[in-house]
Amino acid sequence: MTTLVQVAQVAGVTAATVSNVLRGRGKVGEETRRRVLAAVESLGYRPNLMARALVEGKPSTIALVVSSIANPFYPEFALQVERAARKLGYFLLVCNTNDDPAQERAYLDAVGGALSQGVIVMNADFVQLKALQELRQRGVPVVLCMWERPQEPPPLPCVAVDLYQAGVLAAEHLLRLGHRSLGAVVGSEPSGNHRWRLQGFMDTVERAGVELPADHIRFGHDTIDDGRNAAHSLLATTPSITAVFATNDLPAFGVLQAAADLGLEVPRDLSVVGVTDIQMAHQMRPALTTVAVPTEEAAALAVQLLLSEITAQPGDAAPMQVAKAPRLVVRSSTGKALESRR
Amino acid sequence: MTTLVQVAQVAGVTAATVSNVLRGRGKVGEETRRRVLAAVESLGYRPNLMARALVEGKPSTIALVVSSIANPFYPEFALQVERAARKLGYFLLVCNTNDDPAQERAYLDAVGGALSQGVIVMNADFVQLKALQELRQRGVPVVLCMWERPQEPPPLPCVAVDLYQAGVLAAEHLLRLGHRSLGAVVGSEPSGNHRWRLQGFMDTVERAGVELPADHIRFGHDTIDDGRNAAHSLLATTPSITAVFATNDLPAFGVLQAAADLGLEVPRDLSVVGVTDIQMAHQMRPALTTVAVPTEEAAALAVQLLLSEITAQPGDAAPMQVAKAPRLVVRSSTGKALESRR
DNA sequence: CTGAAAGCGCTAACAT
DNA sequence: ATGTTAGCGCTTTCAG
Repeated sequence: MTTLVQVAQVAGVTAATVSNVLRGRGKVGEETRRRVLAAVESLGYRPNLMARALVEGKPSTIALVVSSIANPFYPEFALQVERAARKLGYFLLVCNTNDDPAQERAYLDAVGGALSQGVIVMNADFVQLKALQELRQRGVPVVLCMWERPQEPPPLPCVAVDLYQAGVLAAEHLLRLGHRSLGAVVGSEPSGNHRWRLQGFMDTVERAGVELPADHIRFGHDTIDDGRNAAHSLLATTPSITAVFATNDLPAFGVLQAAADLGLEVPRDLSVVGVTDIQMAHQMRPALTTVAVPTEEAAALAVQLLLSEITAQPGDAAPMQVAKAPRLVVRSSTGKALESRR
Repeated sequence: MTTLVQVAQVAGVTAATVSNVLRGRGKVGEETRRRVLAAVESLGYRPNLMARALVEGKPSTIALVVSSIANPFYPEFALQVERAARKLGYFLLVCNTNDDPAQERAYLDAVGGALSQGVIVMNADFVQLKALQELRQRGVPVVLCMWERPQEPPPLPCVAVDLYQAGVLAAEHLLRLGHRSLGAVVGSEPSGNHRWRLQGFMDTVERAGVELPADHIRFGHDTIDDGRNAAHSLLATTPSITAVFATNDLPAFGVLQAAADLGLEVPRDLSVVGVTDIQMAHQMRPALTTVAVPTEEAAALAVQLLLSEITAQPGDAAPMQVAKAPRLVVRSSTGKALESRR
């Protein structure tokens, strides 16, 4: 491995000078600069970013902690974060916790222990706010991303998207289409992070004077499989349902599958609406009607907020950035309600 | 940020001793160890991995370079690599090049410049073998993963999967079902990395005495959209086709969509087979028949090979690990050929 | 058993 | 315009 000193020797100068020409700092003679550059080139020198980070006290990476990279939303989000980070000269360390608290701790210790300059943690059903607060108190810049309820901020810097509103939009859409027998498939525990989406849906439905019995609501994980199972069970017990709100796109796909399994035609026999608008949403057949979340904006805000946290004082209050509201994207999985199917 | 020295002061010992108790090296008195641990705990000390990397000459990260994290195969693969890496005490740096050569170079310079201990590069249509060889000559451990043709190894350490064989399996399956009017949708340029998959398919078909005219083969990118477009064009010019081989799952999904768009029922009117078996393959309706690639094994081999490269001499020959052969997974997108549709 | 000292590769004053 | 010096946080001989 080539070092600064070796380059300096070849160029017949000192390490400081090489550093100067490479960083564009200080004054360096034209002739010297040429010699240095030539030496760099011939030796194939590349600066050791670790060493640089050490002396500067600032590594050139930021970390993104996600619960499961297998969930297609995260790669899409990671891509945006990576873009935003790169634009600012950072590399992205992707840490996958697999929903395992121990693994999450290990990663936080490592990245908090100076592997990266700060960490963006994706909000998920199980995120350990306490551990994150501790980390922040220890001086590690932390940003929680995708907090779902701007009105009730967490005790951490965060970027929020109003997903209560997503539930509202989904409900309004379904009601507008004439649906009165509704079901909901929730991609988290009842007290989990999708609760506000559900609440928005329920409040809106109720305000319209439409009943939504408790057994029309099924809870599970944010996966296709859980969505499909929930839908099977839901449609078995209550076949009269004409429209289903899934709190996320993945469970929505599951509902679509269940419909296919049961020989129901979407949207004629059953309307389905999801939340997020991941890539696959418009690639499914039928294409999924969903409430789109401003992923790109949220990613950019998260990086931006993290950078401002880096210069902030540990004692400062936890700031919150709110991304723009989600918006309904109507595709082919929703349609006018006929009379109820039975 | 808490440092070793601060811990040492609190514990009334010297940094070396703290290091010793933390790493389990050297002999430390029971009493001292207790005091040190207490100090670590109370200060919330976490070792600075950068500093450690610097002195040890070995960072605790390895890098994975992918061309597009938006392609769902990569996250799935990344997940496996991350698991394998973590098991060996490494963190995973995910580098997304977006198919941009400049960005690829920037990443390779950075990770080669000691941000990580080595790099796994995913084979893609455009990978710059030359740049990678240079990097390797400079002493950076590099392994290329998912080389498609074990019989013609690249000039780099690599893990290979015989994807010529994938084409063979797909062809055999379709022929066995009685299909004689075939089409192919290729997810790369004619000279690109999917060429061997196609070759395997073509050779097998030809051996069976079945014609596959050149205009039954369409080339494009490895995306759903390109697959759909290709299929539309293919089925428009040659509606008699009863089965399509897509060289990857993503284009296969595109073919499925095109079929839906055209009102064709799969598999009654059209059979479709893909390659890879990504998650979505079994979650589509109809579920996709595909040739499964041993992703997990390949990921494990890649990490393993990288680690052995780390201790290898720069002059050593480029080793190759061959993962087990792909295997056919029959689902609902393929069926018996009726007579041709027209 | 524990401390002192050197040094990883680099940058940032401060000298010259 | 270039060199000298010190030190980032840690590990590792080598003494005591």
